[in-house]
Order: sequence, then structure tokens, then C-alpha cells
Amino acid sequence: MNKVEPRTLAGFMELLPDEQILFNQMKSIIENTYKKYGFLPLDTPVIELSEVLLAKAGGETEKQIYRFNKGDNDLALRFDLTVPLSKYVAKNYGNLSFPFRRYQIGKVYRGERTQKGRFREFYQCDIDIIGDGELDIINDAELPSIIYEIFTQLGFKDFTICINNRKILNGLFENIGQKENSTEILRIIDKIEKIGKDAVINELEKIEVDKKSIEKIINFIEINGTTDEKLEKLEKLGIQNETFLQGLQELKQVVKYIRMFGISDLNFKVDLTIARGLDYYTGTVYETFLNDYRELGSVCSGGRYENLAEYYTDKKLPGVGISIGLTRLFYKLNELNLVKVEKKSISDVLVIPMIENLETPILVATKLRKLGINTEIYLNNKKLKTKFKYADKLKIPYVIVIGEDEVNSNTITLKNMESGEERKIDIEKLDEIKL
RNA sequence: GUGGAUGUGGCGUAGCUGGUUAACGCGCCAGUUUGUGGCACUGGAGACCGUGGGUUCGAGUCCCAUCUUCCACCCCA
Repeated sequence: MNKVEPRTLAGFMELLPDEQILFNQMKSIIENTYKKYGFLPLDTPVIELSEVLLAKAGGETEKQIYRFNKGDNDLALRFDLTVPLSKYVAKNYGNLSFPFRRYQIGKVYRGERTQKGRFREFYQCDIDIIGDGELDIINDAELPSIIYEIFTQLGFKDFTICINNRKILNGLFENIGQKENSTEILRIIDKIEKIGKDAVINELEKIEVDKKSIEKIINFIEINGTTDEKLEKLEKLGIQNETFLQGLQELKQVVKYIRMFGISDLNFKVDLTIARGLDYYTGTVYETFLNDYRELGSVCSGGRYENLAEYYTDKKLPGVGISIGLTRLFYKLNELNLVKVEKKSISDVLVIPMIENLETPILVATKLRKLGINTEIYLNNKKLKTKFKYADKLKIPYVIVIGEDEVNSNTITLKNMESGEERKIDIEKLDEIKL
């Protein structure tokens, strides 16, 4: 018989059990932290009508979205979790309590060329806060504090949450008469760290921004110093533009409240160069970097949007949200050996029966499971040696041997696989077992 | 979408200017040890050399095509 070659599509991550255990641990940390801040769970379908997902047409989304037909339906795989959220909020407006705080961890799909750390199917871990009509700026400061907690829990110390406000940039562009080019200019500015100042100037020249404007843009993004110094310098620019001033005001507020949420200035800063390519951000924007591994790029980004669900409803629903790209984060950390695969099994105990009658082994395993101990029974008729080898290979820390001697004396033999130490325990006293 | 590479047992690799039984490490299986794993030793299974065509007496090695995967750009998590 001809065999089909077992393959996994490029850009789709598939892990071995030990890596998957680690991945799930990271996912749990993120989810538990989201819950700790009172975010509600949401799970939307992976497939939606193209009409819904492509409500805001054009751009990269249309190019990269997986789209197909089933019967008469024009369907697509979700491209991110924000668009489904918009639809969901618009649809369930009457049944939700605002501000609506939801988290969603799920896979999204983008049909782009694969590359290192770039996937076609990947997990996004999103939280968003949606207001009805309005949403206070303090919300923009709460999200970074959640990010702070997550990365701390993941074991990182030296990371920086960079914050900016798009209104400041847009206001500046209005002020220098470059409003039409603003999206394009933002994209170029966003690249400064990667390509450098000269290349930025060069690219700006390419899109025919005049010398004076370029000078102003460069002067602006080169504003340096501490967060407070930067805010002060922004003020001193004396730009009389409503949008600019509003953005500056917002940024000041966010900074003030971030400190109130207990984040040290070591872990956040105002960075006027981060702008994000995404069009729907209208105010605060965030990017988070691991300082020892800047080359990873942003491991978590997001921002404020004035009107989340404008393509689905007339209701004005402003929101602020962030997303962690878990698949990429995990992939890169794993590649850099920053996370260590330790467990090859999630069993704490392997019960090894040496007798045909499995009554006692099953009883013992059931007792242990009731105590919250992950327990596995070796159910196949193999040599004792093979059974031990199994425990060893999966690095299961404890083995319980149940043979004739044990059944006769109503005991079990507990072996610590690392130290090799063995002890007998009364089955009646199993409740007091300490591993 | 644009440009550049890659392809040898499950995994990582070797294979010299084309020459006959395709090598090595890891992993896997078995035994030395039938109430005890890791270590060691011994043995074993497993490869249509991505696919199709061509050049040649002869191709893993050269040529063409194709597929695959990877990398950079674009964009993004």
C-alpha cells in the first residue's frame, strides 16, 4: 500500500509533548493573569463569513486572509481576534455590561510567506476593554500593568513597555501640513530602530516630504531623556494643534496612572518612535520589548481605538486592547534556550502493576488522583524493566510498584526515581502520602 | 507579491574532481540482568539519496524542470 508522507504545513507549529507542556504553562500564566484582573472569557468561531471579517476591506488583510467557499457560503478564517470581537460586541450589545472587559486566547490565520518566527497559524492572547460611548483614559494605563505582571511571571525582569500616542504624531503631521502622508510617515518612523536615521530620511524623501518637514519629524522623534523630560520637551515644542495637545494630555495621564498601578520607570517609557502599522489605533499605542533580546521585536503590542465596531453598528464603542503573540514568543524563547524543557510527562506517579489482577493498582491510582496527584497506570503487559524504562524516559518522578508482596501485605512500594530511594506505604495510609 | 537558497534512515549530519555493499552521531528495538530505570557493552531494524526527465559504460554527486522547505524584502504577533 502506498503511504502518504506525514507532513505538517509550513507556518503551522506542531510541538513535541515536552515542548507542548511548556507552551501550555506559558498560556496558563497569561490566562490566569487576565482572569485576575476580571476579564471575561470569550471564544468566537475560527471560521466566519467573509463579509463579516472583511467588513473593513483592503490592505494586507485581504491579501493574507484564508478564504474559501463551502456551498454558497463565502467563508474565511479569522485573521485576528479584534475583528471577531467587534462583531460580537455589536451583535450582543444589549446583553453585555459596559465597560466590557474580555480576554480571548485563540488561533488566528494569515496566509503569508513563512519565515523564521512567522507563522500562518498562531495564538494571540488578547485583552480588550470596550466602553459604551466613552472609555476613560485610565483604562489605557491598566493594560500595561497587566503586561507587566505577565512578563514578570514568565520570569523576565529586564523588559520595557514602550508607550506613545498616535494623536501626538498625527497632530504633528497636521501641523507641518503632512496629514495626507501620515499613515505612510508613521510606517517609516516605526522602522527607525531597524533601518536607522539616514534610511528614514531617505524614505521620507522618496515619498516627497519636503526638507523642512523631514527636519521637524526627525527633531521630534529624536527627543530624548527620561519619560518626564520627554513630556516636558514635547510641551516646549509649542505646537499649537488641537490633536497634538490632546494626545500629549492623554499621554501624561497614562504615565501618571501607570505609576499609580505600581510599574517602575525601569519597566516602561515613552517612546515617540513606536507608531504601529495598524490603522485602527487612534490614541495610546504600546509595544513591549525584552531588553536583552531587542531583536525579537515587540512581544506584545496594542493600543486604543476610537470606534471598535463602526463597520457593524452605529453605536460608538471605543476600546483599548493588547495582544501577546504567544506562538512567536514561545518559538523565539525556545530557540534562544530561554525557556527550558523540563517535563516530558505531566504524571507525578507511574503505577507499575506486577500482577494480573489490576484491582489494587486501579484502586491506588484512583486514591492518588483524588488527592490531586497526576497518576498514570502502566497497563500493558511488558517486562518490569520496560515499565521502569518508560518512567525514566518520561522523567516521571515517582513510581509505585504493586506486586504480590504488596497485595499480600496491603502496601505499596513508592520509589523516588531520582534518588532511587524506596519505601513501603500502607494502602490505608495513602491519604497522608508525601511526594 | 519581489529576490536568494535548500532537499541524504525518525532527528542532526558525512559522502573527496561522477565509479560498484550510501557512512556517522542521536533516537528506536533486543540481549548481558525474568521484583527495578539511568551507565556500560553486544547485536538488530530502519534510506525508492524530494519528484520527474536528461547527460554518461556508470549519477547521492553533473544538467533541466517541478515540488518542498528555508532566508531576506513587504507586512505583522
